[in-house]
Amino acid sequence: MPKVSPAHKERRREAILNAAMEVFITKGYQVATVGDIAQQAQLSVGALYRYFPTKADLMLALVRERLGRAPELFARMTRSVDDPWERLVRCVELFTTALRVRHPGTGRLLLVTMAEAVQHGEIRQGLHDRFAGLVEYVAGIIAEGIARGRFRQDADPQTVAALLLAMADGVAVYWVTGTPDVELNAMGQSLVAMLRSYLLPEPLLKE
Amino acid sequence: MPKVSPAHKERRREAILNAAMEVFITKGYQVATVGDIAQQAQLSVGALYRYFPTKADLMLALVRERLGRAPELFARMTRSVDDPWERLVRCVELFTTALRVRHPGTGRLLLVTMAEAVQHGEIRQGLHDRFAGLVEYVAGIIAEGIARGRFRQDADPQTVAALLLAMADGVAVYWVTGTPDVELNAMGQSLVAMLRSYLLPEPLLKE
Amino acid sequence: MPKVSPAHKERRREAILNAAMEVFITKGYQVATVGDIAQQAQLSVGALYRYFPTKADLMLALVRERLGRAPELFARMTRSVDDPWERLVRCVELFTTALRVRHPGTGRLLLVTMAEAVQHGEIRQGLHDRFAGLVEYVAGIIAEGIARGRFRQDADPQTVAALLLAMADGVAVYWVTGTPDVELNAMGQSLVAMLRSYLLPEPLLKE
Amino acid sequence: MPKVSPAHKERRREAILNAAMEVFITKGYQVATVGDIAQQAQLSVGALYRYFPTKADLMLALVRERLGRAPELFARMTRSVDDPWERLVRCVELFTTALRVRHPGTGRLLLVTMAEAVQHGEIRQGLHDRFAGLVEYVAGIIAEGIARGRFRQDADPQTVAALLLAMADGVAVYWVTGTPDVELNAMGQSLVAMLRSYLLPEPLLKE
DNA sequence: GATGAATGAGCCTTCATTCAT
DNA sequence: GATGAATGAAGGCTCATTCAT
Repeated sequence: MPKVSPAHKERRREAILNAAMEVFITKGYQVATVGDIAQQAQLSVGALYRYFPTKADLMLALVRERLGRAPELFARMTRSVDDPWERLVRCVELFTTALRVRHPGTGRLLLVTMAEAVQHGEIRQGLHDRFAGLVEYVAGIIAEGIARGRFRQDADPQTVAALLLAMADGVAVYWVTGTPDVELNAMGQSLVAMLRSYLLPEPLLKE
Repeated sequence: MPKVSPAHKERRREAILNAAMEVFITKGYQVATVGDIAQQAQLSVGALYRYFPTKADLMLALVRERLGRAPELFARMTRSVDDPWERLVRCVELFTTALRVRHPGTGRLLLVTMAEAVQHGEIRQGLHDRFAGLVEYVAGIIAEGIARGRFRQDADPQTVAALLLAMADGVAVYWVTGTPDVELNAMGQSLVAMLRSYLLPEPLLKE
Repeated sequence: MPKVSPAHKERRREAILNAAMEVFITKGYQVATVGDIAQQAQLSVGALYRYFPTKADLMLALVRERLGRAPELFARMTRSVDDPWERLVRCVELFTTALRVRHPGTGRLLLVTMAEAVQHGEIRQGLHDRFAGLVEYVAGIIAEGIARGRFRQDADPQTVAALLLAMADGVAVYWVTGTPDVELNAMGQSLVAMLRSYLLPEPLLKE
Repeated sequence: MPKVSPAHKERRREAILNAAMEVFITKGYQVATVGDIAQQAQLSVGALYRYFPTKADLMLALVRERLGRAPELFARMTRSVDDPWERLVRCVELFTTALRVRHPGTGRLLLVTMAEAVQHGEIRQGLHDRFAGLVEYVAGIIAEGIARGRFRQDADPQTVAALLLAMADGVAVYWVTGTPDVELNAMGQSLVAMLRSYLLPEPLLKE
C-alpha cells in the first residue's frame, strides 16, 4: 500500500516540472542547479531525485511533455476549421498567441533546449520529433489545399511547411531573447499576407 | 627588439578566437572549458588569459567580431547588384551558401550564443546589434524596391525584413541541431518563390 | 491476538540478519545501503528500523551472533572426540569444510568485519572475543595434550593456538578475496602434517 | 618547459601517497575522504587530483607500490643468505620486524585493501600479484632446500609457502586490528620451531 | 613573457534516518 | 504496526582564475 496516492505523486511531478521549466528558462540548463529547482518546487533535493533520477531527465521530460506535444495540440485546436487556408491562418494565430499569452515560457524552453541538443542526443531526438510532427501536420494542411485546388499546384508541402515552422521558431527564439523591434502581431499579419500571395492563385482571391 | 610584434599578437588573438569558436560550437559555452580552448589554440591557459581576461570575454568577442559583422559582410557581398529584387535573392543565396559551405560554424555559434543571451546582457546586446543591423540592411533593400516601384507598395520593410531574417536564423538553428528533412536548397528556392509572389506585382513578373 | 508473536519477530529478525550478511559480504559494510538490506529481506526500511535502530547495529549483531559463536560451535562439534590430537585435526577439518561448504559467507564476513574494526570499537571488541574464545579453546586442547604427555612438552599452548588460528583466518581471507592457487584441501593436509611433526614426539608416531 | 622539476613532482606524489596511506589505514578506504587526504598532504583537493585522477587510483597506487613490491624487497633482503633454512628463518624475522618496526602501517594497509578487493577488481589483482610473488619466492627457497637434500623430501613447496604466507598475513591482520594477546616475537619463534620440526629431517638436526 | 601547478568554491548525487499517513 | 516519501548533510570531482617560477 503506497503512502501517497498516485494522484498526489502526479501532482508533485508536475510541480517539479513546472519548477524545472521556470529555472531552466531563467538560467539555462547548465547554469541551473538541481538545488535551484528543488527550492523552486519547495522540495528537498533528495525528494526531487525520487521523481527524476538525473538533472538531464528533467530536461528530457520537459522536451517530451511540454514541447513534444505541440503537434497534437495544434491539431486539436484547429480541428474544427475545414478550409485549409483558414486552418493555416489559424495556426499562425495560434503560434503568436501562444507565444505571447498562453505559454510564454515555451519559446525560451525551445531555445534552451536547442542549445543543449547539440550535445545531448536524446534531447535532439525530442526536438526532431516535435519539428517533424509539426511539419507533418502543416504539410498535411497544405497538401489538402493543393488537392482541393485551393492552393497553388506547384507548391511543395513539406518544404513550405518546414519553412513556415522554421520561421515561427526563429521568431519565437528572437522574441524570447528579448530582441527589440520584433512586433509579433505585425509579423504574423505579414506572414499571412506572404502566404496568401504565394499559395492562393489570383482568381481564387475573388478580388 | 620586442619579443612579439603587434601583428603577431593580433594573429594569436585570432587563433584564440578560432579555437574558442571551434570549442564553443562543439561543446556549448558552459561545457567548454578554458583549458579546452587553450589546448585547441596550442597555448597555455596562462597565455590565453593575457588576451582575454575572462571566459565570458571570449564569447563576447566572438559575438561582436564574428556574428556582429554579418551586416557589413552582407552589404559588401551584395553591393555590386543594383536591382533590389536581385539583391534580395542574393541575400537568401548568401545565407544558404554560408550555412552549408563557407561558415558552417556560424549557425551553431548563433545558437550557442542565443542560449547564453538569456543570462548574459552583453551577449544579448551583441545579438541585438547583429539582428538590428541585418534587418536594417534588408529593410533598406525592400524600401528601395518599393520606392522604385518595383515592389508591392503596401509592404512594411521592417516587418518583412525581420520575418525574413527570423526565418533564416530559424532554418540555421534547425540545420545545425541536425534536424533531418531540412533541405537547405529547396527551402531557399521556396523562400524566393514566396517572396516573389508577395513582393513583385504580377505585371512586373511578365516583364 | 497480537499481530506478531515473539516467535514471528524472532524469525523476522533472523531474516534481516541473513539479508544483512548477504549484502554486507557482497558489497562491504560501507557500500551496502540499508535499502539494499531491506530489499533483500523483503521488508520496508521503516520495518527494518524497528528491529535494528542503526546500520551499525546490524553489523554488530552479525559479529556477535555469527562470528562470536564460533568458539562454542567448535566446542560442540568436537566434543565427542577424546584424543587431543584427533580433536585438533578435527578443528582444522571443520575450518576448511566450513569455509568451502557450510558457511561460505563467514570468511567474507570476517574480512569485512576486520576492515570495519579499524574504526569501530564495538566491532573490534566482538572480533577480539571471537579470537580469544577460539584461542582459548584450541589452547585448551593443546594444554591437555601436553598434560597427558601426548604432545611435545615445551610447546606454548597459547602461542601455538594463536598461530594456528591466525593461519586459518589468513587462509580464509585469501580464499574469499578470490586469490587463485589457494587449494584448501592441500593446505589443510600440509597444516596437519606440520602440526603433527611439531606436536607429536617421534616415539608416539610409531605407535 | 615545465614549471616544476620532475623531482619535485615525484616528491609531491610520494607525499600524497604517504598521506593517503596514513588516512586509509586510519579510517578505511570508504570512510576516508579525498579532502582528508589532501589536508594530510597539505594540499588542495584540486592539486591532489592532478596527481591521481580518482580516489580509487590512490588506493591502487598504494597496493602496487607499497604492497606489490614486497616480493622483490624480500628477495633483496635475504639474497646474502645461502642456506635455504637460514633464509626461511630470515624471512619470518623480516616479517615480524617489518610489522612492528619498519613499516607498521603495511599490515593495516593490507587489511583495508583486502576488504576493498572484494569489490574492486584491480585492487584484487594487485593483491594477487603480491601474494603470488611472495609464494613463488618462498616456494623457491623450499624447493631448493628439498633439492639440496636439506629439507623433508615429501613437502610440497607451493602449498607450504602459501600456508606460511597466509599465516603471516593472518597474524599481520590480527596484529593491526589490535587483537590483544598476540605477541609477535613468541609467534615468530613458535613458527620457526614448527617449520623446523616439519622441514628438517631428524638426522640433519645434528642432535 | 610564458607556463601550468595550485586553489577552493560549487555541483550532482547518495543515503541513513525520520515520520506522516 | 507498516510503509516509503522526505530530509539534508556530505562526498567525489571539476574548472575559472591566479601566480610562483
